[in-house]
Amino acid sequence: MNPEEQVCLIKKNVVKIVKEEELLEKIKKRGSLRIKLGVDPTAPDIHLGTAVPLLKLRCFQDLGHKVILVIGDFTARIGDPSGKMKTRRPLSSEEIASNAHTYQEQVFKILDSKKTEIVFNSKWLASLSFSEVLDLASRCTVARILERDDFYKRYHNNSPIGLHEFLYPLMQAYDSVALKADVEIGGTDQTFNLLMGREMQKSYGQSPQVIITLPLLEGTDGKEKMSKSLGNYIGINESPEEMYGKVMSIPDELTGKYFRLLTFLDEEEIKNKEKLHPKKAKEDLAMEIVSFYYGKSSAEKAKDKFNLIFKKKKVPEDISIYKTKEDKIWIVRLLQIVNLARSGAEARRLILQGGVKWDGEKIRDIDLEILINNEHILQVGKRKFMKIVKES
RNA sequence: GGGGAGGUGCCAGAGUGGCCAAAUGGGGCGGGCUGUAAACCCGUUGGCGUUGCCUACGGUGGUUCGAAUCCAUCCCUCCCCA
Repeated sequence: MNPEEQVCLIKKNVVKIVKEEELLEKIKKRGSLRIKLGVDPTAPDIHLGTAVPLLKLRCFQDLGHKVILVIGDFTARIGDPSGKMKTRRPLSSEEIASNAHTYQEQVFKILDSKKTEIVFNSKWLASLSFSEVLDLASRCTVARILERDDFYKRYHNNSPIGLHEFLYPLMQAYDSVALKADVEIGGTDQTFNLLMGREMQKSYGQSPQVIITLPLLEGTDGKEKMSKSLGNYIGINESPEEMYGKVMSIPDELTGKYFRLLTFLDEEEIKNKEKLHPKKAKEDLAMEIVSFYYGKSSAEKAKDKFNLIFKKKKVPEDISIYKTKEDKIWIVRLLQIVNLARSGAEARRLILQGGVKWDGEKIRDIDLEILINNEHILQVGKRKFMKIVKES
């Protein structure tokens, strides 16, 4: 594909490219570029939010470029302050190693392993001497660092900022120097760090990387950026059923954005989807996404199951089974035993609020002693089921 | 080094001797409605076989019939001055 066409494809659904001319120039000059993405091994599981830049990388790979995935094992000791209002807890080296491992296992669901190089930034960062760190730090000013929105806010909110946090952008920038990256991509929240990479490369006499920022994907709550810590994420390792259901739970307004950032449909097809009934559009979206990770037949099954539970309000087939020898048990206790309630008080609450069903019948009495004959279905809320079986 | 302000439930944030298991908002959970786990509305949100008891407002000790609230001390954070 010629360079102009490539840029056109790369540009799709990005927020900003600094600078587009440079990108075109680099492709013309070098043909195959080194595309960098830094990942933080703080949360091990890849979710659809992290999939956004990965899909963009995939696009680069399909155009013949080389992807360098930087696992920030060293920077994880600080934790990226981007968008954070507090200092992060530093991870232990065991946690980092195990997270990085999980990450690598999952990343090739999206990336082409043949065109990917995985590197750990401890390789060059860990051995820097204090004087080298000083030299690096001298290339940036405090004012420049404080310009950053999140630092600025924290500073003016009188909330603490660890001095080491100031070093984070410099370290990430140094990664680009060490790797001689041609392009670095990241979410819009990474803009500052990415730009710092450009400046550092210039300062070290390299040709500055092109930076590409991508939109941040809101999580299932529709408000906050998708992240594991907020619990609004859809993990790419989750079961097809979970994934399908979670996609169905995003606010309707997000359907278009999800299509654009997470599927391979072109703009025209997406526009057509947006004309459909919002429920239908979202079903199609869920199908697209689940099919990408698990294949079409699994996606179909997930869809059927979803409809079974929510549309027809039936009990799904494959639910967990709890076996007991008791023939009589207090309902509050039972809910705790099978983990459908965290405490007796919660179990009572659920019952009083009408959230507990035994064989389809709502239970209202918190003192109820339930009789167990052979097989029963215990249900809490709309989607939590447990099969209770009498063991003889 | 000196002076000042703070640390409250999952989070944010009120409360400044008993009426406080602690206002309010967010989140979570449950219900209703529906087209879905959208949106909206309502309820609920420490534990305990529960008209009562236990544990909890940074840690420890104390004052008091009674402390999130007062005192001492320790830890942590922020601001101003140097």
